[in-house]
Amino acid sequence: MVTIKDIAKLANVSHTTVSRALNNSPLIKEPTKRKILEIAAQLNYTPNFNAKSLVMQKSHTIGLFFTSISDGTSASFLAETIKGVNHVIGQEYNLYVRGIDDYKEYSSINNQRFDGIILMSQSVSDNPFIYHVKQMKIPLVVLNREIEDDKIINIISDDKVGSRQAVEYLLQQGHTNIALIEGREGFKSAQQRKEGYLTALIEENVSINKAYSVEGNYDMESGYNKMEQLLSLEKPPTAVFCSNDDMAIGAINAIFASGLNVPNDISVVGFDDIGFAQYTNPRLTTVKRPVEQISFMGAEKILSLIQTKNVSGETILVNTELIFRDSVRKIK
Amino acid sequence: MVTIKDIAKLANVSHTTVSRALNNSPLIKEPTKRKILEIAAQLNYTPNFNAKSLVMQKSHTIGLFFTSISDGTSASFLAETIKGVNHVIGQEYNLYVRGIDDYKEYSSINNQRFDGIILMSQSVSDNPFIYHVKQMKIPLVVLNREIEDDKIINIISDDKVGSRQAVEYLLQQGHTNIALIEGREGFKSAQQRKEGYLTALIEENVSINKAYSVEGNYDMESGYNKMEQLLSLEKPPTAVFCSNDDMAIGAINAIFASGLNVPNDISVVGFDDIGFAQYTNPRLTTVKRPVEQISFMGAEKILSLIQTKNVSGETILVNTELIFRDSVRKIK
DNA sequence: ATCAATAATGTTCACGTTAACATTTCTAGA
DNA sequence: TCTAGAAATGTTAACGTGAACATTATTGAT
Repeated sequence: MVTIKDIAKLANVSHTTVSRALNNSPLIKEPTKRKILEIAAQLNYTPNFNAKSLVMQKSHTIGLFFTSISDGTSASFLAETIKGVNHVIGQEYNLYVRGIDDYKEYSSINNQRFDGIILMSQSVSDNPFIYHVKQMKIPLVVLNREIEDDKIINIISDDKVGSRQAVEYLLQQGHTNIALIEGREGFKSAQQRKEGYLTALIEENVSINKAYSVEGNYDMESGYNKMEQLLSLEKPPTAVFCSNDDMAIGAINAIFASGLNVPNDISVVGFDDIGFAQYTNPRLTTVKRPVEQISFMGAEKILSLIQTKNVSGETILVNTELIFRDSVRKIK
Repeated sequence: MVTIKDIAKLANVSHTTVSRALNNSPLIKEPTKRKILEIAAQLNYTPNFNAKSLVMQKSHTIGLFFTSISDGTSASFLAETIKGVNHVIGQEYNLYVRGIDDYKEYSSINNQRFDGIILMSQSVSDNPFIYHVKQMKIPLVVLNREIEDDKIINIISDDKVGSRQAVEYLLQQGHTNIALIEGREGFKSAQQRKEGYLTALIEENVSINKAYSVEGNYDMESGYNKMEQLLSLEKPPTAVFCSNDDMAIGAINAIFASGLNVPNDISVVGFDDIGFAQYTNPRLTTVKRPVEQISFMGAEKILSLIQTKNVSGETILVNTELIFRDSVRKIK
């Protein structure tokens, strides 16, 4: 492997001069700089990031963490997030992707290894991780879940408002028997979406039927099973608000399997607006959550947090948007 | 940050002794070792991986590369792959995820930065990358696309056989006017699946209609558009084999949008068996490709390749499997 | 031409770790 | 008790880079 010392010898200068030239220091004369750059290119020199990191106390690594990679994180969610982050961080930084549940203890998560951490947080169970990262003084951005800590940069979509709008829309279409398939237990998003659902019902003075709230876990199968459960009720709902699109898809399947039709017999609304939502049958009415935008902003924030340490904590709300498609029918 | 020298001072030994103790060297007496380990735990010591990497000429990093993260790689494919790899590599290694198309030149991809590279290869356009990695002598495993180089470990599913079986099945069901929606141009998988399609037709002496082969690009939208094109033909096909599930879903939508039915009017078969395939309407008959298994095996291979350098190149074929669901109808 | 100021480059050290080699301490056999 | 040899630990250097400080070269005003 060629080092700056090799270049130094060939250029007849000291290795420090080479270092400065490569880092485009104004201290080095133009001709010298050119010569060094040329030799470096010729030798196919690439800097040793470990040495660089060691001396500069940086790791050139950004960690992207999820609550879990394999459990409760849908494929599209994972993919969108990675895309969003990747789009922002250049070659200067490497991206490290992991689930928190891969770790038994966090000692290996320190500021030697991570210049900054982006946490796509889904559950309160992430709090010990957040605490650790804070204690380690690693720049941190938390996405997707509201954190009660005004020193942390927090980028979230307002899921409560989003789901409230969705349920209000169902009410406007004449539905009053509206069920809710909840998200994974313990996930903040699940709780928020439920709150939005309840708020909408309360504001419109619609009585709340406890049997209409069932607990899913964000995957398609649970959507299917919980919908079956709702259908077996003495008085099944005429509309179902699902806490994410995956479960909505499962629910639609269950409805069709029981011989009923969407939206003629039962209306369905999802949450997320994943890519498939416009290709379901019928096309799924859902609340669009801008995951890629959130990740994008998170990545930008973490970079500025790393570069200039004086970015203060803030909570950024990104709007959701109700997308009208074909899975809801007006009744009465 | 606490270093081994801090521990050394407290333990009243040299830093080398600490280093050895932490690495569980047999040279150190048990009591000494215990004392050092205890102090280390107390101080919450974590090794500096940069220093370690620098002196040991290792990076503790495995690169997971895709042809492109954002283009032609479906969400589920990306997610499954990451899950598969993550499942194998422990905390010893960092996982970096990137698209090759993020790089303009490959100088930063060298054996200082990567102990090994897993390439989920989708296109011949990856070849310069493969060449570079080989030249850099970085241990390499190529997944998903066949490489004509018997020194490289290559794990692939036999897409040709898989798609041939799918088309044979359509033939058995009485279809003869079978269309093909091809995958992204330049992608080896697209080519292989087309070959399987053609082989099945040729073997059964079914004449090949050129208008029945249309070129998609693996996303749902292209499936929709290309299906529309097929439907506008004078004599539309009675069955469509789609080179992946995403396009099959698009195609199904286009068929319904035109007022026709799946499978009553037109049968559809996909490829991949993504999670959604059993929740489409009708449930999608498709060829299951074990992406997670391939990634899993790839990760295991790269680890043994890193640890013991004497693993020889080989090509591992993983079987596909035709999954029978409801999107195909027997005719005549 | 001289000198001071400044520009350009060089020397040496530091980062935290492992490894080669050096030294000290212990053990066992006489 | 002495001593050879092994066991345990210490000293020093090295990895490749950047930074503080030191030195030399250049410039410009007199």
